[in-house]
Amino acid sequence: MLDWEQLAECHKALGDKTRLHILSLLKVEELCVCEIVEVLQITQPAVSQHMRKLKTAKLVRERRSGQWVFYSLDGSIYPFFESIVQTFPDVQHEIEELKKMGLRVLCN
Amino acid sequence: MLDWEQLAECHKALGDKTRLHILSLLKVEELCVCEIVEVLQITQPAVSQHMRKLKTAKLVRERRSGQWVFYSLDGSIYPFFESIVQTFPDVQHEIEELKKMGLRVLCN
DNA sequence: AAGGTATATAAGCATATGATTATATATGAA
DNA sequence: TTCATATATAATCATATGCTTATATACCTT
Repeated sequence: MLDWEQLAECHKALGDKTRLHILSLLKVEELCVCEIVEVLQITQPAVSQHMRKLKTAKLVRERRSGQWVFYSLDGSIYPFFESIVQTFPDVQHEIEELKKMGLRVLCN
Repeated sequence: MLDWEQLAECHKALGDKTRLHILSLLKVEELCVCEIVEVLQITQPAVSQHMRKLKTAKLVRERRSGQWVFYSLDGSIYPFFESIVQTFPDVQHEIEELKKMGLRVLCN
């Protein structure tokens, strides 16, 4: 079951604008670190550190593919996560932008 | 509508064990500051500061009654708040304890 | 094996957070 | 008004957070 420690950690992970932005992006689709860097315009280590927090909080899962690490939404242990995610702003257009600039990483 | 700033603030407020505990208590019933102090065994200013954060994040509302200020759950602007609250541990027994010790403030 | 790209970790720094003690403010009672 | 109780705010401090730059690790290609 969920204890306070876990619950607090989950919400701490959600308590940052940058991470909310990242989760909003992952709501659209799975992305790798370098793509997130491109959208957010912050440094790669900053993104990696955010991803670690999200992963520790079990809000995302990772999948390695070649040199890339792709992250996607998880949060399955939090019954409420789904409804929180639904309230995130739509950022589809930011990913479209990536595609237009030819910066999407397309591989499996 | 909810913007990232608000969303992050709400989750920041939820990202602390002590505040989760307070919200769990308020889920049972409306309480005043001194009652919360009694249950949590932290100083009164600490509780007051937590209440301010929760109020700023619009997760609780306050009601003054005489020298007491009673807080109760709100969160109505967050459609997901209800489902989060449902996952909080049950702390009814802690309030029962207060009553046994004659420390409930009973007034309207 | 050597070089290139993607990601992670380490170290450093400025700011935020959560607690405490001390003090101010607000309400009620004598 | 004076005193007691409840709450809020201020000042302080230790620790946490989020970012940066520098460096290490992992994987792919040649």
